[in-house]
Amino acid sequence: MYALQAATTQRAPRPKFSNTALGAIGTVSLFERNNTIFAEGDDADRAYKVVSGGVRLCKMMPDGRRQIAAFALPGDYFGFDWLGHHALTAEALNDTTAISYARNRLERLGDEDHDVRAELYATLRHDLWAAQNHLIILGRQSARERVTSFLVELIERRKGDNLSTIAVPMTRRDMADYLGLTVETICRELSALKREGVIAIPGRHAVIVHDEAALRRASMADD
Amino acid sequence: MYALQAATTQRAPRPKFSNTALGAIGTVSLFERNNTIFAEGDDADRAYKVVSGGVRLCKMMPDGRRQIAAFALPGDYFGFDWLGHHALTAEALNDTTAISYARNRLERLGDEDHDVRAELYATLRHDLWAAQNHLIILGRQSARERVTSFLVELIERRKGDNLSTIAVPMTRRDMADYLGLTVETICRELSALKREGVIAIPGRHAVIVHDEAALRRASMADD
DNA sequence: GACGATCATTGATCTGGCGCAATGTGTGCC
DNA sequence: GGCACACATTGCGCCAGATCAATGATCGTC
Repeated sequence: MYALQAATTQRAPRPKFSNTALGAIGTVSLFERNNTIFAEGDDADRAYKVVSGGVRLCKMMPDGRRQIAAFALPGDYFGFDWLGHHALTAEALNDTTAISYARNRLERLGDEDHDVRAELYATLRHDLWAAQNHLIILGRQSARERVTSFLVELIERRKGDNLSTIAVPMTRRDMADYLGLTVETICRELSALKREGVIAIPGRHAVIVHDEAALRRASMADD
Repeated sequence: MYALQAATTQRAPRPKFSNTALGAIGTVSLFERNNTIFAEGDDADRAYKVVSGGVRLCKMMPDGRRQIAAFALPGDYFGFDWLGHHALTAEALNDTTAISYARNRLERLGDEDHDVRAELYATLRHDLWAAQNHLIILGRQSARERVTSFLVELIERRKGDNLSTIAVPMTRRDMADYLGLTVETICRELSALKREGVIAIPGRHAVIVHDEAALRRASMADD
């Protein structure tokens, strides 16, 4: 209790389904930019894995306010949080390819195959972990902290390459609705980070990180 | 898309473990008010079910800011989000009795017993559902909406009895840290609701609901 | 390759909720 | 049963971020 040493931030690994077991039952689907893949309340008969592109998972309020719960990027699974009906709406950020799995076949496979079961469980656990991290951002962080947290998240979700240029497949509005801010505040914070030399913004859908340490410091990611 | 009819709010039922299978492996534990049951980062060797009292599940930032992810009330399970280590800190709201289950025994049981497995899965799914609902509150709702949403949540989690008096086992600070507000704002909103005749406040740990319809209207719970 | 539309950026002003401070109110403990 | 302490409430000024408004950049498309 005395030594509040930096608790090793437990990072939940993104689950990887065994290709062997699941590969056979998936079918490829294509979605155009801004198309709805499924809506909140829809019968949850399919789940998906992003191959290319990206997906926003969100909830809408009757008056149009929107909260994005997560972004699914290549390699990520979504739509597995079934309970008969989807709890979130899924929309393509841009033209997106995904593999879709029929729910009944997934469930059957889960009953038979211990590995598949473990990975379904891991997917759910990862989503819960992500949502809990999101709660502290929305509930207790400043605009600066939110934006830098988000950029750090993009850095860490970036696959393989170690380039300082990170892809930003979503719009400013999407970022705002993910972080509980407005579009204007997102712009102002990004501009401020640019002015301070922490990042550069070569275009709408990319950010170059010049000072990752400063970014992480500003994000207070080290809880 | 035209008819934005009120999407039937999908309510995730709180899971009930089959008493037969789990009853045998649980042991009773007692925790005093404000005692830590487990801390974020602790080895997740046990999970719990609240019998009486209540528990807050929270994350802390190094500077002391706190976000409560959930409250576990009698009948609720917590500490099942394992991945080797607990992602949240669990503290007793007041003197609390809980049944605790050893992780290795739970896992073994889950492998053997289909019903137990389904219920472990349902617990995780319920927690994810709750976290996603929490996100829209923290990201997009006003103080008034947050406080009324919280009271509606307490109404709906209240077991059995249909009394208009609802128990509030947590402090104003706990409410604030759950809703992403300050203690003062909680007080002000509760006072305003009292002034408007929607509720009465007979004591620190109770609220009498005079106009539940108005409360629900103010909470925008009907997304 | 110019038009229209959407998205992004910046400035000016406004405000909901915060921070601070002072005062009430239980509530547990000796 | 009275004292001390933690919790709750209310007032007041302030500020981070929202809102409103105008301009600039980018992109698809005919």
